Amino acid sequence: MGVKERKERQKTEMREAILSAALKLFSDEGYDNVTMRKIADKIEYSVGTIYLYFKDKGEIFYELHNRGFAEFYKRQLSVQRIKDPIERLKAHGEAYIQFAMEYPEYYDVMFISRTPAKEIKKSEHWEEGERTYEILKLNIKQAMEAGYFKNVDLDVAAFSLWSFVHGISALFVRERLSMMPTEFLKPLISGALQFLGRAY
Amino acid sequence: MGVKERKERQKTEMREAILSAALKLFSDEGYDNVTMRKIADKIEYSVGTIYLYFKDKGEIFYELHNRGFAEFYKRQLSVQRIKDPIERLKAHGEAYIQFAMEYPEYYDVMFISRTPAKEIKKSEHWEEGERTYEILKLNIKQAMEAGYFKNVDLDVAAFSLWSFVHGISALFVRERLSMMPTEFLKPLISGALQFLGRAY
DNA sequence: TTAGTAAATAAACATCGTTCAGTTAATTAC
DNA sequence: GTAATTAACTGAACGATGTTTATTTACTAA
Repeated sequence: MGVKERKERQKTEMREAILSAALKLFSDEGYDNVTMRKIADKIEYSVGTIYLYFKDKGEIFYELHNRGFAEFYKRQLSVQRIKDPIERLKAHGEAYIQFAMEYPEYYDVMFISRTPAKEIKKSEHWEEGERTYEILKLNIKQAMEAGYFKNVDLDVAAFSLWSFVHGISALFVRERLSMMPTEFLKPLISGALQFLGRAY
Repeated sequence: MGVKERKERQKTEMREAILSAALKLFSDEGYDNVTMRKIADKIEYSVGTIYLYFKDKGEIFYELHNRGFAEFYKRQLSVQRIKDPIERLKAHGEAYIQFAMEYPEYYDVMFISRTPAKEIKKSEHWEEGERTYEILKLNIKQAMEAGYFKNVDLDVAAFSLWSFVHGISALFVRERLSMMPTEFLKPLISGALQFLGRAY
């Protein structure tokens, strides 16, 4: 009966196991320090098996890249229900940084890592990145209509806000904030977001 | 006579040739895609020769890392002669981003790349990074005394400004701004710096 | 039970960073 | 000027990497 269905299920389960192991390893040791054999060890299969589910190491990266963007986009959308445009913008920034801190491995893959091969560069899934940028611009525009961002170009404002939250996220993800005591980091970040708000 | 001197000279010349070839390759293809054999080919020596001048691949990286910070620090210092604290801060930010755009390979190695081995983490030469951070804080403090940054914590302000310029630099260096037409990038960046100035 | 198919393996390949025994060139000692 | 010593360099070799493959194992269907 459901033989085909079970096989299908097992196939996706195996893919999930590989992706999950790879994501954890990528996060702990970095893309280049993760070997296919390490992933194989972690899922307790031989190396060759992975190649039955993924073309190569880059495809594993690519899939994680896509999932990162999907989750990212979902979170960005979730703040859109906030009415006040300024509050919404703040929540937008917080959601951005929170995503980076919660899933540093995804954030890395999405916005920092050098893309292995050219496949990602102009890929379909960067569109999800552009879409979130459009949301940001929309939110800024509405803030403008509410009287904020006077005498500021929309593109400049969007670029500035993005750079700001990316800067924080990138420093955190690539561990350039080790001189900051962990307990001060959170207030520092929320302080920074508040500081940026003065420019609105 | 000057045999020792000549040998000394030749030794440093060889080191320079290796470093120069490595920097160009790192910049073009990324640290992990550069092989010792590629570097050897470029300087027209055998692989083994490189190991007479550098302990390993990481040491080449490390040396470039140090040089990046040295040049970086020099540039940061050079804006200190500007009297007006706000003008100085702006120049500071501009110098920061200009360094990143002029030497993306150095900036990468200094603030973005995952550090190979632990040697860099708490190394002596990160001090140069901390020193530039101290300069930034000093400049902000003087701007505060001149009446700016009212009701803002010094650490928050420093962190914010750094995150901001790093965000721009990192997006540029890791090519996440490819959707922005090149001719718009410069005005976008100077616009962003001006925008941030509204928060001072 | 058996033939056929899918899944998994282990061995092999080319290439990587690194090492080292051996070769060549330059310098010093006599 | 020749031999001995030192320095510079080479290229083959090692273990580990990503990937491919022939082969074995496990499951399915007749």
